[in-house]
Parts: sequence; structure tokens; C-alpha cells
Amino acid sequence: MAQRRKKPTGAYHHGDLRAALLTTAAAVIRERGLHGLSLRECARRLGVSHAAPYRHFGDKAALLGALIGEGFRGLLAAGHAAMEGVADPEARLHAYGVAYVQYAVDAPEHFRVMFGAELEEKVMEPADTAAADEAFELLRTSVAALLAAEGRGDEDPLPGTLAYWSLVHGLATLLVDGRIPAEHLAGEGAVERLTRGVLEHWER
Amino acid sequence: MAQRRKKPTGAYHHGDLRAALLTTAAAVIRERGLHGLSLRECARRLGVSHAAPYRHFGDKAALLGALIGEGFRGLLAAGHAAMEGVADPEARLHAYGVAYVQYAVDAPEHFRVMFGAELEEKVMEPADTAAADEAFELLRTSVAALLAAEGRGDEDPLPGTLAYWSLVHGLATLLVDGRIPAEHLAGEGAVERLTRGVLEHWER
DNA sequence: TTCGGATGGTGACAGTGTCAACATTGCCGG
DNA sequence: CCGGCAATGTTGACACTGTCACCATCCGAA
Repeated sequence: MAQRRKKPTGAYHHGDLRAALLTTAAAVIRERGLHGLSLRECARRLGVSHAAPYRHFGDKAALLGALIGEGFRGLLAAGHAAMEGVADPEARLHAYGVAYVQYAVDAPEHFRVMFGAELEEKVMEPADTAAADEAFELLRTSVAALLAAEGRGDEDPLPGTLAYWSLVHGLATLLVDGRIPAEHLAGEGAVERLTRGVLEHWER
Repeated sequence: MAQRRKKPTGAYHHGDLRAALLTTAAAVIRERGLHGLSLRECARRLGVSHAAPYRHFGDKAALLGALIGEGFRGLLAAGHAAMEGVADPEARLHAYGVAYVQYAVDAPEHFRVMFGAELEEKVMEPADTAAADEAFELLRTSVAALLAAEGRGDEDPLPGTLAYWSLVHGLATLLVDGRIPAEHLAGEGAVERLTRGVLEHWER
């Protein structure tokens, strides 16, 4: 219960309502799903008036946009962390793939907003769209690196990028949506095993 | 404008409001997205009172459930049609895959509801969940047939089914969500070319 | 022909996104 | 040190939504 304002002043101001709104929104989405999110509910949980969020986000869509930015930054960080120290291009690509699926499973609330909220680019901050682009670029360059290592550096990496993205994104989506029975997610390292299994199936 | 009641009686009864609601809802989703759908808007478009839909669907979720059923039946029909007359197991599988992606692109409003609406199984009619199961079964048996043809009939078809589903579903999802630039969809047979390209990329 | 169930209408309620008008606060220049 | 301004929060309102209880109308079967 140690939230709300750093210094116990008048308590009129919250302290960091913007950040609190983002984490609260994520929590609500995790509990009630994306369509169960309401700004008023977030405000209520934070003990703040129903219109307070509008001091920080012009719009509900703006909140979601910020959440999307957070999500892509997290995905990017997870990808970089997983690929760190891995040299072999194919191993790097697979590491990113596993990180992609793992992130979706670990942060389903962000993943759902990233790909499930139908919002126009227009409402997103440049910094947030940039994060999304970077995540895609990382995949693209990883595929390009693999092609180069195979002596096919002159090929367009885009078809391969699309193919790889489709596979990994499909698995992540099916898992997050509960389309794949939860028993496939039981146990330590289940996501990694599952993802590598799917990848290897196509590389027989 | 030739809708509303078959016989021009008192016009108090609509004629087939249930069916009209389903097509109208689909239209609204296509225009405004899934979160832009409201029962009242549908009722308004059909010239009917705001509570009339409740005579046919106990719930907004029930409407969505029926739409999901429609969607899976459509997907199933598209799959069967595409595989008709095709004998080679691998060709059959690919035909289903292309049909899957094509259906998503052709009926994005259904596809979005099928996989984007976070609703519990509880609210769905048995007939509708059955359709979803059948669509999955068709994929499963197709994969099993391919395995059998390759002399690996004793293997569990589930991993392969998952791998194939992930790939195709990922591509469909990315297309429907506009994650893949629309230029990849331009021209006749673009979806088929794109899908086969992705499939072949993994079978080099 | 009559009556009951199926279908549709009205009005109400709570919850939501959003805005305008107002209140409180922290902070920065004089 | 202090006075005012911008940032932040509050209150009250509006339109819209899902949903319900209650009433109206109609079709077909007994």
C-alpha cells in the first residue's frame, strides 16, 4: 500500500499518475481483458477522480498507444537480451523467435494491446511507433544476416522476414488467445521447447 | 433497399431480424472495427428499437458467438472447397492453408471476431463451438494424411498441426491487422502467391 | 375465432468516454 | 520572501452504451 505521492503533502497531487495509470491499465487488462478496460476503473483503483487521466492522456486511445510503446520496447529488450552473446546467425534468429513467444506469454496484456487494439497510427506518439519499427527492423536484419551467412546476401530479406514473423507471431497469438491448450505451457522452459519444436519442424 | 418483412403487413415484425442483425453487425465491424460495434447502432440501421436485438440474442456476447460460428462454418466451407478434387496430401494441406489466409482477408470482420473477441466458451452455442472444432480437425487430419503418405503414420500429428497452424494463422493475422503493407495484397491471386511463398520458404 | 407465444417497443438504470469550468498545488521569477 | 502561473486534480454535465422490466402487437394453432 505504499503508493500515492512521495512526500505526504496535501495528497491532492498523486506523484506520478501517468506511470501509475499505465501499470494499472495493464493490470486491469490482465484481469478483465482488453474490452474490460475502462479509464474510470483505473482512476477508481488509484483513488483519483474519473477525469484525472485526461491530464495525462488526451484519449483512451492515447493510453493504449503508450501501452503499445511500452510493449514494443519490452519486446525489443527481450530480443536483445536473448541474442546477446550469440554469434551464429541462425541461433540469433531462433533466440529472437523464442524471446518473441516468451514475451507474449509473459506479458499477454501488452501483447494483446500491441496487436489486438484496432487503433489508427494517427493517435500514436512518434516514440512509440519508432519502437514498433525497431522491433521489426531487428527481425529484418537478423534474417538478412542469416542470408548473408549462407552466401545469399544479395537476396531480398523481406520474404524470409515475413515467413519467420508469421510463424512466430502465429504461435504467440494462438498461445495468448488460449487456442493452444494450457498443458503445452506447463513446466519450466515449456515455451522455449514449444517454440523450438515448431521452428525445427519446418527445418527438417 | 429491399429488406424488412416479406409481406407488407403492419411492419411491426421485421421478417428475419436475427439474420439481419448478423449481417449488419458484420458490416459495422468492417466499417468501424470490433470495438466500434454496438447493438444499438445495429438496431438503428435496421429501423428497429434499441432493445429488439434482445429477442434474438440474450447478450452482446451471444451475437458475437453466433458470428464466430458463422465464421468457422465459412472457413470450413472455404477449406473444403479449396481441397476438393486435390489428391496429393501436401497439395491438400497447402490448399487449406491458402484458403485460410484468403478467408481471413476476404472476411476480416468474421476473422477478427473469431480470434480477436475475448469471450469465454460459456457463452457460445454448442453448434458454434463444434464448427470451430471441425475446422481444427480438418487441419489435423490433413497433417496426419501427409505424415501417413510419408510413411510416418505412427507419429503424433499434433506438433506438425501446431506448426502449420501457427504459420498460416500468423500470416492471416498480420494481414488482417494491416501489419503487412497493403501492397503485398495488390492484384489478382496476390494472397495465394504470398501464402505459397511463405510456405515454400520453409520447405526449401 | 380466439388465445398464447413470439416478436417488437418504451422507459429506465448504471456505467462509460469526454468536455468545460473550477480548485489546489508546486515552483520560479521578482 | 512572495505572488502568480502552469501543471495537476475535481466536479458536474452530456451523449452513448448494455441491459432489464413492463407493455404492445401480431401470427398461427386449437
